[in-house]
Amino acid sequence: MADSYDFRSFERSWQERWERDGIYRADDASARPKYYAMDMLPYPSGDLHIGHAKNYTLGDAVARMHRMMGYEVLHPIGWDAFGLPAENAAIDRNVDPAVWTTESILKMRRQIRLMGTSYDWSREIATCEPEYYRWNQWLFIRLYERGLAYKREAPVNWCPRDRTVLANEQVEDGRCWRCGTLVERRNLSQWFLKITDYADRLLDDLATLPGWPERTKTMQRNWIGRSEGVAFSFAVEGLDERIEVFTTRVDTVYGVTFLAIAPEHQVAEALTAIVSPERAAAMAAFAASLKSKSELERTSLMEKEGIFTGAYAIHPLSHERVPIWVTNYVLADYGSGAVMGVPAHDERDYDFATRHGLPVAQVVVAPSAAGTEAFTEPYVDDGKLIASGDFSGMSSARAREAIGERMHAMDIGGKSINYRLRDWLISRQRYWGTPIPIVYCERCGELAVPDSQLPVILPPRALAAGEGSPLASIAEFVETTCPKCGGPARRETDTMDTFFDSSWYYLRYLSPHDDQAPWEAASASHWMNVDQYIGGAEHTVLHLLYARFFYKFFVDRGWVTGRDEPFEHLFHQGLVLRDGDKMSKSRGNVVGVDETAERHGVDAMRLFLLYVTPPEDTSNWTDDGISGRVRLLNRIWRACLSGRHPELVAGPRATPAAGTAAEKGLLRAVHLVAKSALDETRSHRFHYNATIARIDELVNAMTAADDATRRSEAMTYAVNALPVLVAPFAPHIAEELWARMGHAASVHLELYIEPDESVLAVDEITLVVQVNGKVRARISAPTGVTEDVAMALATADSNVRAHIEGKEIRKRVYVTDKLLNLVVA
RNA sequence: GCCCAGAUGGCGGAAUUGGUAGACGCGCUGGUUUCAGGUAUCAGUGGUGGCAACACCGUGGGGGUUCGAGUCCCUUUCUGGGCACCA
Repeated sequence: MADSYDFRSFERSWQERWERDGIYRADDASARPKYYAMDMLPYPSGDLHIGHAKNYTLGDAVARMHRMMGYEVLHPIGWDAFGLPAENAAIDRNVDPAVWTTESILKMRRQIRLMGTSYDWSREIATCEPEYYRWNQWLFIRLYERGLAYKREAPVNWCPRDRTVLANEQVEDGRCWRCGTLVERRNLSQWFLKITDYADRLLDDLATLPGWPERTKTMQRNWIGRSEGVAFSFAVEGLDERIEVFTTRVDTVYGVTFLAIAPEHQVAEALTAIVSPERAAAMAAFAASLKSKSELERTSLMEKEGIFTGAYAIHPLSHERVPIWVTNYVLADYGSGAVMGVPAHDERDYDFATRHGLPVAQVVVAPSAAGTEAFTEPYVDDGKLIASGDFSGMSSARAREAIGERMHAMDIGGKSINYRLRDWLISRQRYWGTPIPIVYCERCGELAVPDSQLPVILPPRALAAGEGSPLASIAEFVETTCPKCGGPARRETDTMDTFFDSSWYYLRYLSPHDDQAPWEAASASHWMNVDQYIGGAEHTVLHLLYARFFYKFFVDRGWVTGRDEPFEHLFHQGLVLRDGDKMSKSRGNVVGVDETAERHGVDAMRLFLLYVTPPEDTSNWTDDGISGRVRLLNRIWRACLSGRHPELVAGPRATPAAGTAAEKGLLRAVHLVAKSALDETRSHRFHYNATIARIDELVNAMTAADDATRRSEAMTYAVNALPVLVAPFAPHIAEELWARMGHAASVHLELYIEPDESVLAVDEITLVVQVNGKVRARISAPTGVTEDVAMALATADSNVRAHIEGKEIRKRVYVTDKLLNLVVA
């Protein structure tokens, strides 16, 4: 007598059994082809919500599918454990961030295990452990040795609330990405990584990543923002300095009516010496008024302001005098911090010029223009040059070449490329992160900590609510000896941006306990690159760009062999909403994993998350929705153990021959599930919602079978196939049923069913008969009927006859096994 | 403002290269079973008309290509996401 489906009686015990038997452990020495399936490592916030669950369920299904497809799968997990939330929570509660983090990890680890995920826990890592972050330091020193890590004073983004600097990528809409506070500009001496050295490769190699979503690649391209143009310089009247400008539109150079420079431009200061004291004072006041503004106020929200310096530059081609203005709309840190003002052909210059009464000189007209049209608005397209000296009459494209060459010949400029991408600012004035392994010696200067002295241990519990690096207040940490001369020295007190940690963690999984190197070269060459990476879209220009940069550096050093892209296929899963709203603690509408698992079971939760929506879409959690999946699990249970199959023994793995049409239909339903699952996996679409719908259909067919079919070999086959088909999505019920059928080994070690075309084929099709494109009949016919036979069948149908009666058939369209369309008039 | 993605029943969503629109599920309606059943079971369920057979309409709106359009082209509206003085 079969009992009813009771997930509580077996879900937990199977999880323990899998862990004990180590069936998900990845074997470095396996002869099977490797598959590296990785989920973005979670930040240990302490509570797993259904959004995490969606991500891990998808990643787990992908990993399990590949295991059952015969791959040796590496599916690791770890903790992105450094960072501000832990530090802030720790300050609020007056506990050690390490303690808070450890507790959070404990809670989340339990919940992730509870989901029946097939992670290889023997490779678990946490980035806050010295065994991990010592390699951050080691890698930093390697970058430092190559000049790719450097310290310099620069205007940087400062979050006054988090009291630390931020990378450009961490400023969204002029606000801190974490707390939303308006970001300020400050001049500080900070550590940078020279990601700009890799700008071209980071841009160009996106073309080698067909497995990445197009929008992600587009966003990275925009972020890198490569633009090609000409850089050239203007002489300044009465000053032995030149002002360099960058432009993509050198063809408009004869339209320059002013020069616009950023207030921070070094020439601005030099000019104060040659202009009147009143002008110099005005410039200083203007610069000061901008300095107090946030970056957001300074850019998109403000009108274009500026003041005339009183000085003039000399146009290098026309030799005319051009007034120099200090403006708020020129960015100090893009290009050269100075812009040639061409109001006739640039919207921004036009705005500025009309506001400040500067002249407008038109030098490009539409190719079809007579040249006599009145000027009404800036003409920003390419066209034909006028009033441009020798270059008049040329097309914009030709003029760009010719003028660039002329400038090059005059030795005042030439072709140039600019990037929007800036170097990555990694210093943080916070405690809970990796100490930057640098010491400052009074005699020897700035030095890297020798490898033998790594790790530089983060001292326990140094929390400070004030400004500046918390580590600076710990004398035992700061005071050290110089590794070179042995004299007194001070340690760097900034810590690293946690995105440093996550830029290479996928390599640490390969040899997580290695204390000689961050990873073993042989393991890296075997497992890399990551075949499938799954995680949220919010990291598009942060983590995913930094990781690519690091990996290219590693490949350049020869530390990993092969391709210099770390992630072959990338998948962004969508969010989970609750009844259309974002889940949040303040709303009180968070769906927890614990409650859901307790109430409906883990398998039901997993099936629901995979089934509601294609994985990349936003899914909506409703309490009703999951009941359909609970019902399916009940039906699967009964379809296998209903007592209609008295002998629950391991059945045939080979597809039996089908007798009746019903038996054939059953076998076909089995193979349709397999086909869907494999297609979705191999195409990297992962629309398992469609696969699960096929499982519904299979179970419907099994349940609806008549007595004869029920006793057939086809049914025995279907009963034995069902746990295998379901295993990647609902692993617990699959294992329980499999065991009850008498199989000794885990269902998760089985190979997936390979669909067979002959089983999928149907004998009979529904022939659609259309008259003038409208369906008039659906006729059952054997596969492969000829057009003549189809025609005979169609004309025998009374409804079709009624529509063609007395009319001439002008055209006939026949699609074999699909449709016949009769065009009548 | 610019770039990208999308819009299909009451709801979530299916639909190889253009070829049966609405698979599968939720919800709903009615029946069965049960002392009972928020997890049983059977049937129905895009709209309008009709007892029915059927007919007409129908994939955000408008236009086009085609024997045939959710799918391709043009245009437009709305929604979501990204970028936003980058010279």
